[in-house]
Parts: sequence; structure tokens; C-alpha cells
Amino acid sequence: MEPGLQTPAPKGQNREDVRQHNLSTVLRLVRLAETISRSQLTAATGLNRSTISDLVAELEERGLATETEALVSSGVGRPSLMVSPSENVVAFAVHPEVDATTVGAVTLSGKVIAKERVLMSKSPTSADSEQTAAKLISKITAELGKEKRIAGIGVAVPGQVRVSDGVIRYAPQLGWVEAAFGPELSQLTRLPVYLDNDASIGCMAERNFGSAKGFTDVVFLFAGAGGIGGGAIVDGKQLRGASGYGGELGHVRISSSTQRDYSGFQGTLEALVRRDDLLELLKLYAATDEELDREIQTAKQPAIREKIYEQIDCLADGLSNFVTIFNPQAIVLGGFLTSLFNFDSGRLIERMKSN
Amino acid sequence: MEPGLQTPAPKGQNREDVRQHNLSTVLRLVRLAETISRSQLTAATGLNRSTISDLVAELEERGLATETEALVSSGVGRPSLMVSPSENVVAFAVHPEVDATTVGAVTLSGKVIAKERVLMSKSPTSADSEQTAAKLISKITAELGKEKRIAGIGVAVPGQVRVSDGVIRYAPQLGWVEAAFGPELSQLTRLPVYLDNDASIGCMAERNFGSAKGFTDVVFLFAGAGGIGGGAIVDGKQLRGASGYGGELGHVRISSSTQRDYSGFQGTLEALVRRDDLLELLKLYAATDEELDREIQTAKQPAIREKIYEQIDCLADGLSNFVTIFNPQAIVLGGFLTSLFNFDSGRLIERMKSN
DNA sequence: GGAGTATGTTTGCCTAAACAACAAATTAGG
DNA sequence: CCTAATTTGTTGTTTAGGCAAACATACTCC
Repeated sequence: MEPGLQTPAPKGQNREDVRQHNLSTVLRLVRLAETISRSQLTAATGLNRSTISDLVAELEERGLATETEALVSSGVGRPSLMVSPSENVVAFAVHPEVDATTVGAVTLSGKVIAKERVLMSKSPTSADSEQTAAKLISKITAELGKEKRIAGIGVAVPGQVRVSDGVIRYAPQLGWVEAAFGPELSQLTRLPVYLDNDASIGCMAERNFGSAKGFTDVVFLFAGAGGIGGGAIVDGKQLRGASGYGGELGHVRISSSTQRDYSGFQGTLEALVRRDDLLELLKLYAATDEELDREIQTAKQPAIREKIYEQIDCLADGLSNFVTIFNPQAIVLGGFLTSLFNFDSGRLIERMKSN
Repeated sequence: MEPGLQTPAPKGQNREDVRQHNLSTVLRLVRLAETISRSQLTAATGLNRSTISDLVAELEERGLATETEALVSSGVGRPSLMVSPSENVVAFAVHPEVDATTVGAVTLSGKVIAKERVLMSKSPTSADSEQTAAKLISKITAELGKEKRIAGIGVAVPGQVRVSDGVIRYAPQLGWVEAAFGPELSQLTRLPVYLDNDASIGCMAERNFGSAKGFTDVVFLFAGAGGIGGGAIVDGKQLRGASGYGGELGHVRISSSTQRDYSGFQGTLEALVRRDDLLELLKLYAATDEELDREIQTAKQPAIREKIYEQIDCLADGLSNFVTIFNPQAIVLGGFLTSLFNFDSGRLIERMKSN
């Protein structure tokens, strides 16, 4: 339909690729399991005992993992050594928002060892956020022990991101367009920077550590103040699309309604399932998700209940489409969508089935 | 949401895997290109000259490819040897339908060397079709030269298929439910059988040889007499979903309309973009796609044009959702959807953009 | 026909995984 | 306790597949 780059790219594999693949496979298993025995690694990877030994040794040499003796023995035979991700490798997590910029430091083992949040002036530019982030990073770095090694920076952007070159294509709430956040932050900090959409990151997190752990096909829908973000895991990988703008499930049109969403599109999931609408009806302003949830679960007024049901129905319509399209093993709801689900999960499921 | 099998399966790689991968990569390139030089193979795979030499030799030894000298030299330097897929490896293609069963024989090089079609009694059972197919296969096999080697059977099923075990889950037009077509046909013919949804197969074909050649992200929508089939290529791979029922794009709901599709769902793309509706309006019965196309392109009556526009709009709504979700490089339309597109592609595109 | 160039071919090398044999650390069972 | 059985870690060797280098070959260009 439209002209595009032909990208066959079916590369061959050589020795180094194998080593790389196996190292990363082992490291991934170690990270995801928090701590795992060498024998479990051999079983999971199908590789030879001695190969695992070698791979783990290399990871240890590179400072990415540590081996310890098992605390409790789990049966007959010599107890297997336990492998854990290193505490000394840290990555920074950056989250630029309209009113604040947050930077966290996380170890490879998943522990958050620092977190700083700086309030921003109204509508900061991309450069403002970058500089704030860079300052926080250098501050946290200075406070870290000498033994810590910094792997890089991950940025969760509330908007469309071109992952390949780290450019924020469009972040409606921040008002940024085509901002080279990644390269610029990398310039400032001299660290590798990885940018991605916040919903996508949330999706991967849920899939790796959260409620969708281990599933290969997942649909993810998260509602916050800024609308509905979404994503999908297809065959174990994040759905990105050709240019990286795929998976915007909140912007899928589910009705002929002319109600508009935050990006100006009509009849989309985001337009019809709105946190703001409920807040207004409930006369809640600037409420947290917890407060909103309490109000929803205890709502008595027919008008309000009606509105909630309406949103549940819209959510169900959207979800049933996603089921048709993706045939997922799990659907993960986040933010106030959880509240909608809890309010009447039976109705939601019933409506999904009826479609 | 629903309990599912945890499938992490992050396997390690050993030497054999590499060889396998490289062999299949080379064979794929050879098949897709019809004929390709060894130097092109080295460039495309990134592998060493001597490695390609070795791989091609192995493919030749296994009877999967043949090497010939270049007919025309393409520049300075020693001319590279040309590699082509073997003509002696054939696969059978089976297509069971309500009124007929078709079997074709195709060489690895893509040439159709035999095709037989047998009319069936009204609504054949799965076993009927299997037996008919098996008979045709043994008949064609007998007629093939001794030098031909049979690789296996591929079946294109008009319905939901569980690819993993070759079971047809539900084929509405045939009225089959949970039919073990794959295993049974394999039993009858003593050949490996691969089953898949016909739309999925069409999708891969378009992507490999057709208009979407080489693209990694494609949305595919095909309309026939039996409704609208669809599929998607995500990151170079067919979208299947957890149980293999994904990608049913025709059954996606795009409107609150209560119009039902062939599977009884309301407001779906299939329910609103109906070939039958147009046929009826045009007073065409049992028309071919070509006849229908002629009538559509020359339609004058306002009522008919109105209906066509209506369908174009519905199609656009569906497509724009798919663009939001998949962010594809190309959209491939098939069957009478092509006619709708040609009737007023401007309107279609405009409507897609406006959403 | 010689220079230049790209490719095919052959040989030996290198590396990573596998394998085999042995050592070590545990449980089970008397 | 002591021995057998079992499982895992360790070490040295083997093997396979891709690579690099050196050389041979076939083409174009001048």
C-alpha cells in the first residue's frame, strides 16, 4: 500500500553469535529467576553441564553474576551452586513527566537502590528534562559505592518513541515533538541510553516479573491520568510495528461514537473509557487510583453505576477485539481499569464473550 | 486472566543449531530468489565465502539445490555460481472445500507440476476429504518421475486450525469441528502434513512472493464468498496467538451495528463489508470476483454507489485500527476488497487518516 | 595479452560446545 | 558410622563448523 523499506535481513550465524546468544540466555534466566542453580540452568537451556559452568564463569568474570553455595540442599546428590545477578551492576531509570522528572537506580538483581524526583516548572522542554535527569544521575552516581558499575540508562516516555534511534516522536502531554532525547541524554551522561514507550516498558515488566510472568502472548492495557496506554506481547516479543509505533491499543476505535480522546481521535477506547469522566461524576479531583477505586467499589448512585457499566462495556468491546486479534494467554489490566474489572468482572467477561 | 501454560523455553544453542540455522537461511534465500549467486548469498548472510560454499554443497548433496554456471556475467571478476532450488523435491498442496477437494503438486522451486480437483458430494465429512486427498496424492505420485522426492503435504483450511497438532478446530463452511485432519491424512499417506488456515497461508505467500515481498510487518485482508479472512505478519512472523487462533482480523468489531457476520458476531468487519450485500444489490448471483469488480467500477445507481461507499468506510475504519495496532509497512487487500479500493482509493485513504 | 578484480577452492586454525572420566558432596539405608 | 547411590562440579580431550589466508580461476578493461 505504501512504499516501504525492503528488509529481508536473514542473517547467518557464526560462532560468536552462539556464544552471545548463550550468554544472554543464561543471564536472562538468572535475572528472571533472581537466583537459580546451575543444574536448573542446564535443564532450562539444554546445554551441557560443562558449558553452563563455562558460561557462568564468564558472566562472573564480567561482573554480571555471582555464584554462591546452596543454603538448603534439595535432595540426593551434590548440591548445585546457585547463581545470582550481580548487585554491583546498576542501571538508571528515567521517567520524564509534565510536572516532575524521576530518576531511579536499579541493580541487575532488580533492587531499587536510589530514587530521586525533581519537580519541574510548567511544561518543561525536552532539554529541561534531559538536564534534570543528567544532574540527578550524576548526583546518584557520586553517592554510589566505587564497586558499582553503571550499565546504562532506560527512559520510559509517555508518548510515541522511535526505539531505534532514541527519538521521541510525539509526547502529547509533554508537548514534545521529534525530540532527540536519547542521543542528547547520552551526550550529557556519556552512557548508553535506551528509550521506550512507558506502556511498552510496563508491558515487558509485567511479562517478566508481574502477573503475566512467563506467558508468550499477552495483551496489556493500562489507564492513567493521561489516557490509555497499551501493548502486546506476541510470541514472546513486544509488538512494535515497522517504525515502532505499533501496539497503541488505547487508540483503537471501538465505536461510532464521536467522543474524542486525548489525541483527538473519535470513538477510541481512550475516548470512551475515561478516568476523568468518572472523577468528574464522583466529584473527585486529582484523586489517586486508590481513592478512585474506593469510590468506584462503593458507588451507590444509579447515574454513577450506569456510567461505570458503560465504561465496563466499552472496555469489554475493546478487549474482545484484542482477543480476536491476538488470542493471548493473559490480559493484564492496569490503573483504574482494575477498578472497573473488580466492580463487575462477571459483566465484563460476559460482554466480552457475547461479542 | 485465564490460566495458561507457562512457556518460557529460552533454549540454548549448540553447534548443530547453528548449522541448521545457516542451512535453512541459505535455502530460504535460494527459494525466495528463485535463483541466486553464491556471492549474493555471502553478502546476504554475512557468512564467509568458504562457509557458503560448504553449505551449498550440503544442500546439493541433500538434493535440495543445484548449482549452475552463470549465463550472463555481471561485471568484472570471476563469475559466481548460481544456486537454484531443486526441481525434484515436491510438496503437495491440499485445499478442502465444501464442493470440491483440490490437490496440487509444487516443486521446491515453486513450479506447479500437477493439479487435480475432485467434486465432492454435498457437505463432505473430514474423513471424506482426507480420503479424496489421499487418493489424488497417490495418483499424482504415481505419475511423477522416479527422480522426484516428496517432502510432505500442506493443507490450506478454510477455518480455525491448531497448527501445533494439525487439528481443524472449527471450519464453519465445511461444518467440521475438532477434526484431526492432519494426523489422519498423515496416517493415510505416510507423509508429514502441515495444516494452516488458508488466510494465513495466503498471507505468508503474499509476503514471500507477492506484493508484500520482503516486508516484516504486514496486514492482510482477504474477502471471499465465505467472509473476510485476515492475518498479520509481525516482525517477519505470522501472528498466531497462544493457541493459534489469532489474526482473525475479519472478526474484529468495528461498529455498534447489530448486523451479524457469518459466524454470528455483531458489528464485525465481516458483517459490514459483505460481498453478498453488493451482489444482491447488483442483482448478481454466483458472480466471479472479476464480474463483481466490473459491476462495481461501472456502478451508476446512487443507491449502489452509496452502499459501496458505506463499505469503503467500514473497511477504512477496520484498516485504520489495524494500522494503529500493527503499524505495518504494507496492507494487502484481496478478493473484492481490491474492487472497493479501486472504486475510490482516495476516499478510503482519507477516511483511514481521519480516524 | 597483461593488469585488475571478484569469485571459487583448499588448507590449516580457532573456538565453543560436547563428551568422558574423575572428584566431590549430598541422601538413603543398614 | 559406613557404604552405596546419586547428582553435580571439574578437568582434559574431542569434534564440528565457521574463518582466514593463500592460491587458482575466470572475467573485464585497457
